[in-house]
Amino acid sequence: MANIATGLNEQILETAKDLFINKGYHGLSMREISDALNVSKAALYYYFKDKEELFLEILKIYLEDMSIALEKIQAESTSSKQQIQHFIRHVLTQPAKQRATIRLASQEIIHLTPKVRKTFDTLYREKFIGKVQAILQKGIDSGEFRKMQIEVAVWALLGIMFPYFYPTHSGDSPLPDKTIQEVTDIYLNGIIKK
Amino acid sequence: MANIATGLNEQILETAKDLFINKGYHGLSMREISDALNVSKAALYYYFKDKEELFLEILKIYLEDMSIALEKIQAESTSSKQQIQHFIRHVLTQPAKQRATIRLASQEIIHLTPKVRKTFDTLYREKFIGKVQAILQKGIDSGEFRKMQIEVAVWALLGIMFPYFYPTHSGDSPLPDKTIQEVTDIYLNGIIKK
DNA sequence: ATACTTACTTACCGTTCGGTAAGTTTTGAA
DNA sequence: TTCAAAACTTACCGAACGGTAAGTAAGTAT
Repeated sequence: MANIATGLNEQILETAKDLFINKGYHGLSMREISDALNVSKAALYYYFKDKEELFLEILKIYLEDMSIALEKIQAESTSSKQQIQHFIRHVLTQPAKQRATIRLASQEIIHLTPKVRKTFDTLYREKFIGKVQAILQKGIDSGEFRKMQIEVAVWALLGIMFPYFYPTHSGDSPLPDKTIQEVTDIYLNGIIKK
Repeated sequence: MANIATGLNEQILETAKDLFINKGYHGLSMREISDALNVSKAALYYYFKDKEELFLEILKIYLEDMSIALEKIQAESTSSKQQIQHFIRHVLTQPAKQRATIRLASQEIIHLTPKVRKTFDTLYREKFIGKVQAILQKGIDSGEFRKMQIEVAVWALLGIMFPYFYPTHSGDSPLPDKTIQEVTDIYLNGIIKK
């Protein structure tokens, strides 16, 4: 249960996130959200301009968290290899709901209007992809990693974790440590210089 | 343009696939499909029981194609490494629309009723995932690949290709050969025994 | 006590949804 | 030439959609 003392706007964000993850953008109605919270539908429109803004806000919060985590990883770890290890571990040890948010963003963003999509794309690159790319680029420049097309390396890293953003591979339970280790091994062996 | 002589039911499947890819399951209405084909909405229901059945049929056709391709790869290539190479090349050289169908299946199947979802899951495993797993298992057993959790290896392979199932990474143009090569290198270096 | 703001609810809007019943045209076999 | 089956169209259904205008109860500042 969420903290009962939080404001309604935060409850909306949290509940809507759960429901969007399970039903998708078009599959979830504003009515369903308000019903789940036992408030009127119009109450949602008091806090959020429309459905799109509510959805975008959920993604923004996620990206902000990720951005902070990535900065911490960059600051704390010394080698690029270590930074990648910590990044994979950070993402895959998140609760299933958090992991699912990345998937939600990736797959539902195309259903929004171009303007909102553009807003998201900018943030996505700034707060997430750009930082991952920076870590990898440094590793390539320093000779820790093979010379590669940086974009391929970035997307391979994101992609290799992607299956674990689906509930199929985890339910609600955390991923086994062995699985996280194996994913890390495959990726690092794939990019490290021999 | 598709062959103008094909029957309406095949035109429906082809057009609906395009539209489902761009708008998602709930984001696409039956009306939009019939409008795109210049037929009445009821015509769709002459060929398909309901929206779900139409959607499922699209996925079934894709899985059948993939199944045949996988069998051919298994039959023609000798080493497991070669089979993986051919598999990655086969998938990533498909037209963008075909690649997008895997993504469509993965992300929209959860929006269908449990019964239809179960039907799909069974086929997905039988025609696709199971065969990929068999290739990898053989490579592990023969000592070509490292000892790994087979499930992790399977999903890493699918995952590493997943970014290229989004239009962002390709538009409608084919993927550069260099990219395909790089993806293959990363994955194979990740799993091959040293 | 009064005036104003915040935080909602009730009741409704026009539109679109998936789906169907009934009618109409086209086709092809006898 | 007949006639039934196949291949549709027209017209509609109830339900659900995103969104809003108007009202209201509870605080808060003066």
